[in-house]
Amino acid sequence: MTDSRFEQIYRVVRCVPPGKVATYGQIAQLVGMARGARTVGWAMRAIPEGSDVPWQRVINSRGTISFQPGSPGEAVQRALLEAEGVVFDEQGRVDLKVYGWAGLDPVELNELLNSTSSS
DNA sequence: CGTATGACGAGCC
DNA sequence: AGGCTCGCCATAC
Repeated sequence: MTDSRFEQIYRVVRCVPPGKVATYGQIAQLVGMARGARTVGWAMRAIPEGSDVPWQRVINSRGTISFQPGSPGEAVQRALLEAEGVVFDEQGRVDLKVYGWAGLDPVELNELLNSTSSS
């Protein structure tokens, strides 16, 4: 039993490997909230600076950064992803077919969500 | 306990 | 094809 959905979300996001990106909806589905994409976004926003959660690797289903245009967060997220090898096109979009995270195996996912006290 | 908000998503106009 | 609205889930006030 976990404390909150946030913890579950953070755990899954931590499993996203560098150079790969996941969508809010995908994370939501992995934690058991198929329609909780917004909740995932809420969780990302609640992440404190210095957290080990790679929030940068979470983007929307369009393959674009959800931050408001001109917002510092947008540039930061993009820079972090590009530093990992993720390429943005002229429209500022990421090719999810190439950089999209495949997700976790059912077994690994189960283990992940079962870890009540994972550091 | 009820209302409002939000780094989303899919559908409709 | 592009833009707008409604729906969903959880947190905050």
